[in-house]
Amino acid sequence: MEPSWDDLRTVLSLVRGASLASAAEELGVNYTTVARRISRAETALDQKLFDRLADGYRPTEAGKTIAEHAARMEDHAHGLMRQLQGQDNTLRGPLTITAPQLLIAHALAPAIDQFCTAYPEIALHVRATNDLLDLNRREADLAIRISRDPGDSLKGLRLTQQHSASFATQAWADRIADDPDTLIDWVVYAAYQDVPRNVDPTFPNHRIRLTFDDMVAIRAAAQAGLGVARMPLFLGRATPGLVQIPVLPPQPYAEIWAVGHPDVWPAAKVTAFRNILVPHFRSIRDKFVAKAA
Amino acid sequence: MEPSWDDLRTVLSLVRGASLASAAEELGVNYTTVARRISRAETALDQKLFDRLADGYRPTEAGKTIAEHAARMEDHAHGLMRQLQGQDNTLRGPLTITAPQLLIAHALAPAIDQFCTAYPEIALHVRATNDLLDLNRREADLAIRISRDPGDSLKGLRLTQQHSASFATQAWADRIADDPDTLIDWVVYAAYQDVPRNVDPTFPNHRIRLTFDDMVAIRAAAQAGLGVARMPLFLGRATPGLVQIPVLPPQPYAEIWAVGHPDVWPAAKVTAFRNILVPHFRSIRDKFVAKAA
DNA sequence: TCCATACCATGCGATATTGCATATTATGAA
DNA sequence: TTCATAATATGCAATATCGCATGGTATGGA
Repeated sequence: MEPSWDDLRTVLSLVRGASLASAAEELGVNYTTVARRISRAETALDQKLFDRLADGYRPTEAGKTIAEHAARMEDHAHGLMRQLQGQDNTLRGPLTITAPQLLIAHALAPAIDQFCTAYPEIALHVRATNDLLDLNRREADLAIRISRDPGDSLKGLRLTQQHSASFATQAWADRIADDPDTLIDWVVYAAYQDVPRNVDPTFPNHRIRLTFDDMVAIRAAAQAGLGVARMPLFLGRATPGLVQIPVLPPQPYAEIWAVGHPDVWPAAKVTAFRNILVPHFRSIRDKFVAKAA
Repeated sequence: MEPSWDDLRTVLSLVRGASLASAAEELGVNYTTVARRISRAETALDQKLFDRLADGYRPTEAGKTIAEHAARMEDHAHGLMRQLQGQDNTLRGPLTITAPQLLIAHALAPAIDQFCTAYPEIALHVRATNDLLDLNRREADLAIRISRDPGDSLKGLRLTQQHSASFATQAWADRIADDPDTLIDWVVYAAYQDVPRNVDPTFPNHRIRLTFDDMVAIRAAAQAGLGVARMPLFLGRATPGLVQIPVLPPQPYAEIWAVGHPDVWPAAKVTAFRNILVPHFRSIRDKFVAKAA
């Protein structure tokens, strides 16, 4: 007897998740179902695929072998779904996009609104996250990303350039204006761990006061007066309580791209979304870049 | 909604078989089940996968796309099953071998008997056919073939060389002995369509009387006295009513090989079978080759 | 024309699968 | 020790799936 393909897939999920509950969640079934499918596969193959331990299921060699091949099968299943979607020329049904929360809040919302109105039959799902979702696995159909280039083997469309600058409360702005030599507290990304390069030499004294791994937190800290933060123009300008200060002159920041998998790119729904995105970003370009001097 | 992997597999079978009944047979289910799985997949994808015609189901572009990817998934499923089998070091359960009918009847039967006795827990299945079964698709685990080399990307083990010669009834033998110039009727393979090369020039007159596409038929024709046939020594010698005649001197014929897929080759059951096959063929080598002059 | 054949569609009862509720066990922190 | 947590197992009822039987339709040959 050979196990069914769905049972092979279940083995894959269980090897990945290492527990019935985790695999069940991934598959969208009850965890008892996972347990029974595994038993069924073991019976069909007449060999043990997992050791039942107190802290979960640990795959045997045979279980690992199945998982490896099932992962390839899954690749093809994903490729299939992408290709079907790319061929889909209807303007109804589900469409998933992803973008960073802050970009949605300050730049994307009107475009999303316009899209929903224009295509009421499309069920738009927006995943607001800074995580780079896996477009191969169809975690999203189109991603709006802040990065230097589309990367990978993905298709990309540049929506706009943007600049960053320094922002702080009015109190900080006044203090720095009064005394350029004052010690300037910075609130920065943990990833950088240093004061931005290219600060205006007029302001010689800096220190890192706080680091965060999230821009929302940095902005909140700046709003609370904890220091100066470098952020994209669109964000600083739109944040109440923050004003742009001359410590860091406006300078190029990572661009904003729409990226998608080449298979999915030509789909009617994806194209329709891009066709709203492009003029929208053209119309709000001034939010992102400093005026030419 | 995404279709289940088993439903994708069902689409593949239906694209291949072009009718519910054919797909159902391939999958080992009732044909109504196939129809319902297709409907389910179409609902899940919200698009038609087949046109229902009077003479069967014809796939749409989407249906074909699914079939292409599902075929890749199937390749991996086969690869998986082969690999699992290759890792299997038990001596119980199913084992499928294939060999030409005539070879089984005249040379292999004792080895098969010996194997079944030695490994009673192995459920041996013998597919007696001249068709080259697809070892990639696990139509057999080990094949015994008459050919020049294992071919493809398969593993091979040469079991014996063999010779062919000319055989006919005693009446023909007498007639040719009396008059070497007599017109000799040949019964030959359709594929060759000509008298064998290397006939002894002592016998100058030949004609093709009959062609067949099957050795069993050729042998029967020769037994019935319809003419002279070239066949492997082991076959001619074992056929009642036929005697070897000097028209065609013994000469090299295609060798006998055990061939298998490299993945499956190391499996305990397959190895066990080979380990019986090799000494068996060594012990019956005289059936296959002419005595050294 | 008529019949045999090879398809597909659908209703119904049998069966297999699934989810829920509950029981059980090991682990680690208070 | 005791309790909370996170795992796996299992009985039972709901549900989905399946196979069978029946009916319908087009095709091709007698």
